[in-house]
Amino acid sequence: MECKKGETLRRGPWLEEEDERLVKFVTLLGERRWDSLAIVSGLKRSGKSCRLRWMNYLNPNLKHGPMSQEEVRIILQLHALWGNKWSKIARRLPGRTDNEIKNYWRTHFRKKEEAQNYDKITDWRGNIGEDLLHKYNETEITRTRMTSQEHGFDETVKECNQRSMESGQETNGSIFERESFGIMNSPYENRISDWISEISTDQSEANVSEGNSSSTSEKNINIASWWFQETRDFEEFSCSLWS
DNA sequence: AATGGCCCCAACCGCCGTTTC
DNA sequence: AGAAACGGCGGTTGGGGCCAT
Repeated sequence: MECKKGETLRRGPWLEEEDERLVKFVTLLGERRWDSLAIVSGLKRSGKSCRLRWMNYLNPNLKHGPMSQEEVRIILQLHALWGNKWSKIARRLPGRTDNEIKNYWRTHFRKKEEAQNYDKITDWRGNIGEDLLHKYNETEITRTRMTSQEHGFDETVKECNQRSMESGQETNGSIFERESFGIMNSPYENRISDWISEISTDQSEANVSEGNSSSTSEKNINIASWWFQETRDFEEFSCSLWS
């Protein structure tokens, strides 16, 4: 099964046989020189593809399964700090890959961003953005009621929004408030902005405790935990962020 | 039962910085 | 020093599975 030069490379989903072969050769040769490894192993894959398969799926240090509430919490914090620096965020979450975090974020938060953007491009009287927001709003509430506790953070945020709407606070508190999505900054942006300013001050204090931890990832998770202990409990934080 | 829409995630692409020769 | 190879990263795509109609 040797891969000759110029031979077309396989693409698409990996077969079990390919996985086994890749694991065997990574164990033998280590996680480097992926192009060479791809050739030596006889896998008809690019080095890049091999690396990706190992890093995102086969590596035994990876955690599979749904994100815990704690992990979601950390993702939210770090995304607010760093933006789409997925690999940077992934380094703070042992066992999770940048790809996984990226996918998670897009799946759970993209709709919020889209809802905001749609509204921004229409006149305040326009129906398009409003209808979309309304539709989004309703489906999210339904989803909140139906989904399990698997995605703890999502539930928390949505429940908070739902509660504020049900209590009639939408005119001055809901993230779906009309004024919230105008040309001016969204409440999300403002909140994130404020929060970043706040945490940048707090971070200097956090760095002090960082020095006492053993590994980098451990240190940073400690920082995240520390920060949340210093603020209110998480539910309150979520509500304040989105309202 | 068929179908269309949506969600989720693995895999790919293209770019760029770093390392090696 | 510079070119080529390599590796890392963020964005995007494609397809399978699930669910509502």
